[in-house]
Amino acid sequence: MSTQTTRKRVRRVSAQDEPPLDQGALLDLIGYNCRRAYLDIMALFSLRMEKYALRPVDYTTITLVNTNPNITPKRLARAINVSPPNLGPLLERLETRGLLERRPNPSDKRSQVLALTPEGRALCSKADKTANQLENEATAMLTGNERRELLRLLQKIYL
Amino acid sequence: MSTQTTRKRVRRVSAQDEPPLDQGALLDLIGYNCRRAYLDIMALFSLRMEKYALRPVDYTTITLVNTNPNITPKRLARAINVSPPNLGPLLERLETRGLLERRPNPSDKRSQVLALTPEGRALCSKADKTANQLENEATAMLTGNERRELLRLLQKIYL
DNA sequence: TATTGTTATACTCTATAACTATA
DNA sequence: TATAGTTATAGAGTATAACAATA
Repeated sequence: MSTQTTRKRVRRVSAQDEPPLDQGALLDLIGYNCRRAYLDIMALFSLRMEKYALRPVDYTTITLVNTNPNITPKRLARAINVSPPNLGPLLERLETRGLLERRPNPSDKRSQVLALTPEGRALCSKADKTANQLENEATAMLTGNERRELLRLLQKIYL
Repeated sequence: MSTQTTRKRVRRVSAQDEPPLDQGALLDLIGYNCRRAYLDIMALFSLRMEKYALRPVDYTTITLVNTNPNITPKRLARAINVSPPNLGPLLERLETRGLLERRPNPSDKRSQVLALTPEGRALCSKADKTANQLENEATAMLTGNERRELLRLLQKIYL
C-alpha cells in the first residue's frame, strides 16, 4: 500500500477493511459531486416511496400535473425530460392506477389535457410530505441555512 | 467509422411561446435540484468530451485508475457504482484503445490490478483540463466562493 | 404543410444468476 | 466454503422514424 493513510471517517463506500480510494480531481467537479449527492438522496427516496409505488419520474409527474392542471403531455414531456413516445406508457400506468386523467383538449382535438383525480391529489399530498421528510433525513448534516444556500446555488446553475 | 454527432438540445429556454411551468414543491427538494444542475453540466460535458470519446463513466474510470494505480476491478466497480459484470466490457474498451492495462495480481491469481498506459495518462491529463474548463463554463454564474461553498455542501451530504 | 400523440424499434444502462479459477 | 472476474441474459431507461388525426 502507498502513502495514503488519511484514515478519514469511512461512511458508505468502502467495505470491510478496504482503504478508502483517492477520488483525486473528481472531488473538485461540481457535476461529479451533484451526482454523488443525488444518488445518496435517491437511495432513500426509493426506500421511502416504495409504499406508494412511485418512481422518481412518477412523483415528478404527478407533482407537476398537480401544480399545473390541464397541462398537455407535450409540455409535460419537455419538463420532465421524457420523450413523447416514452411518456405514453408512463401516463397510461398512472391513469390505470386511477391517479391521473387524460381528457381531450376542447380547443385542439389533436391534443389532451392532464389532471389528477381526487385519489391522485391525495396521493400527491402524502408523497410530498414523505419527500420532504426523506430529504430532511438525507441532508440532516446540513443546517437550515446551509440547506437554503445549497438550493440557491444549485438553482443558480440551471434556472 | 460512425462518428455520430448527437445534437444535444439546449435547455433553460422554454420552447417557443410557452409559458414556463410551475415546478411547485420540487424546487424545495435538494435531490431534484442536484439532478437538474447535474443534467445541465453533463450536457456540456458530453459536448466537450466528444473529441476524446469519453463518456462520464470512462472519464471517472481513467481518473480513478490514474490516482489509484494498481487498484483492483472489484474496488473500482464499487467506487464508480458499476456492477462487476458491467465493468468487464468497460475496461475491455479502454484496454483496446490502449489507455489502460489489466495485469494479473501477483499476490492473488484470481484478481487483477489496473494501471493507465502512458497514452492513458496523457489522455487523462488532457481530459482533466477539459473537465475543469467545461465546469467553469457551466457554472460561470457562480463566484469562486459560491463554487467552493457548493462543493463543500454537496460533499457534506455524501462523504 | 406542421403538430399531437402513438406505434414500433433499437440502443444503452443496469441488475442478477451461474460459471471458472483460484483462495 | 468464499472470492474475483466472466458469461449470459433480462429488464429498465432512452432515442428516433414513421404513422394517423387534426390544425
